[in-house]
Amino acid sequence: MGRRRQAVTIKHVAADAGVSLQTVSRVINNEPNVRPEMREKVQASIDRLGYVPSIAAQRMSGSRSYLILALNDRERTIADWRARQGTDWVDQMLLGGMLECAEHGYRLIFELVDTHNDHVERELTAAIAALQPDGAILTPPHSDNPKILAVLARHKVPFARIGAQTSEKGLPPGILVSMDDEGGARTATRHLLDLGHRRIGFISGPTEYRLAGKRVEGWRAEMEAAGLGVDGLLEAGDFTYQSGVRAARALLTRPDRPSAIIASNDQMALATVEIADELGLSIPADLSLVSFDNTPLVRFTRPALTAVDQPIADTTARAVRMLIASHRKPDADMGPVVMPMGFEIRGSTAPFGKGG
Amino acid sequence: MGRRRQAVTIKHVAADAGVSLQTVSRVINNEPNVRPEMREKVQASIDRLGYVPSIAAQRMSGSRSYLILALNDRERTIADWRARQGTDWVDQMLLGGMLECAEHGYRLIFELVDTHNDHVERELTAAIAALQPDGAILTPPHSDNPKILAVLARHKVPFARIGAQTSEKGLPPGILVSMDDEGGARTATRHLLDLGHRRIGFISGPTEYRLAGKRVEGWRAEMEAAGLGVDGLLEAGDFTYQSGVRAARALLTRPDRPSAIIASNDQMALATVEIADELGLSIPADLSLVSFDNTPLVRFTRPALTAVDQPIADTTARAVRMLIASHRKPDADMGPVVMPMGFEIRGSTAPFGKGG
DNA sequence: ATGAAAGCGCTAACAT
DNA sequence: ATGTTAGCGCTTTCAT
Repeated sequence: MGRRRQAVTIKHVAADAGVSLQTVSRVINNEPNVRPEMREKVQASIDRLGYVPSIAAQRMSGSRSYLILALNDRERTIADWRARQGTDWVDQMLLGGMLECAEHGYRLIFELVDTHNDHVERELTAAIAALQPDGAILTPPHSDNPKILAVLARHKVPFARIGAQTSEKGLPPGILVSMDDEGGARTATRHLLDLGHRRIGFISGPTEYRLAGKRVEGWRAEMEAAGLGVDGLLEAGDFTYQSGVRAARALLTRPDRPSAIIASNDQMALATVEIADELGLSIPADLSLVSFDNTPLVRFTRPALTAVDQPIADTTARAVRMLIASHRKPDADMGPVVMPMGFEIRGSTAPFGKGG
Repeated sequence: MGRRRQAVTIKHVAADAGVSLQTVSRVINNEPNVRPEMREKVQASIDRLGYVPSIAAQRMSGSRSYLILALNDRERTIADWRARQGTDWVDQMLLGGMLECAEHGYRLIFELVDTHNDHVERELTAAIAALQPDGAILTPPHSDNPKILAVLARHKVPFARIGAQTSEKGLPPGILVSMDDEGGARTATRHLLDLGHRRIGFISGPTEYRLAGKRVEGWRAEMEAAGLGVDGLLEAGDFTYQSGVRAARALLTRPDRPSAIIASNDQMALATVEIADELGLSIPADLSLVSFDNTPLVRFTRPALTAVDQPIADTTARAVRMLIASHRKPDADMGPVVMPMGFEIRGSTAPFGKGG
């Protein structure tokens, strides 16, 4: 091997430009107190020598590491990867997060952490000690995990919480970025109401995920606004296909079965497709169906599913941007940001009564 | 913010254990010349204080960075992400690569690099200077890009090339890890021969990807071994859906059309499904179809497609392992490794003559 | 087998 | 506006 040294260091640049290390450093970091002509001269040397600062050295000297940690749930992520069904969440996070990081000279480091595990703290502390990240992005369900928040706070790592619920007392709230789950559910419900549906069933997600509750609220609010009750129209799922099967069967075997169903995620929507098929109900003639998330899956059913679209990439990019900005101005207003959901109308929704 | 310092450093451990920094360092790095009892005492302090070395400091002092770069094609990767059809390649790389890295205390850093671009060298040099990675994993088509190989060689970054073709003269060959494209094609062909098919068409990939050629070779070899000709059975595609449409139409509108087709990737296989449908050919009754890659897509067609399965996760994990091992023993034999392909039989293949 | 000293590349703090 | 000094946490010499 032979120990690899930095090919071009700040010293080379300083010598080449005939200035001190400090001046070069100031130019690199866009700091004030450098005359424009100096700045240009130094920049010319940097360009000519192809100098790029070592982030290890930058970090060592007490500055930034230019590393941002993206924390995801280990168990679920690995399960998704192994299932090989197209892991939309991760892909979209990388798309939004990596590209935004790159634009600011940062890198996103994808890190898996166990939620339901005693050594979350140990794992996370190790990652922080090893990498010294400038920030962390938390995804559900980590966003609301007090242990994780506490570790980050203790190590003074700024964090952004995607889809987080509330501020934990005694802990800094972090940067809050959410997707508009309630709004998404409202849009879906209104779409179905506009199509003439009156009995609109809803399959909810697990209470562990706060966004699941928000989706229920949106649906309920819109139903009530339309003067409709929701009795017998809500079934609890837990985001798994199996739970969707159970919930869909419960809804669709009722004597007063709904003419439309909103499922809180794609897996449960696919389960609903299966049960509808099993019961001889045709989609969308006998049953309109709206899904949540809009992962790749829903485009490959026949008909393709109308779905609420989660703007994961945009949300992650926004979180990255705010994290980096907060580093510059720690006191800037980091009030909660809510990203609007999209809505893709496909073939699984149709006017009420046109078929069944 | 306030400059964040390492919470627990090697100094704390040394003080706690009552030894010198050096001894602690030796324990951390599993080096010789430490008495077992010393080692234990130090390890106890490490555990108690929860000490984890800073990779920035380790890197600064001329040791490893514990970072491995995974280089992927920017354009294609971003296009896949945006298309939102389930980016299997990236997911599987992360699954195999990240987990393997984690096991050895390394991290995988996912990096996008333009292939068709003048500043590949600049981009890559910058990444190397910034991160000082201990190794890099190249995926097609980067694996055969001489510019990239040259930059890595120049900076003495060891690299593993997935699915690479040949050693470039004057450049170190790197660690070669391939998937058995020829074997996969042979398996697929044999499967169809066993089902009684005699005219088996093949849609190839672009010559830029060397694996495309390998797949053609496997098919051709197996056909010839069965005493069958391949005239009029080979059509060139380029891995895009559109090229698959063209190729499939060319094959299926011949008077002596094949009773089975092998497509070199999933997109082209889906295109073949569409054309078969358009021509009123039922799958698998009138046409058997085998796909390559086994991305999520092929499970959502009706019928689901029989497919050759690329072991991307295993291959990446293997590359990581060899890269790390080579660091320990630079002279170890890094002969080419070929990972076997899988084969998933689904509903798109059936015995010849049972329907059409 | 252990320890002490020097230095990696960079920036914060302090001159000038 | 610029330069000098000290030190970040660790590993590599080089002693002992």
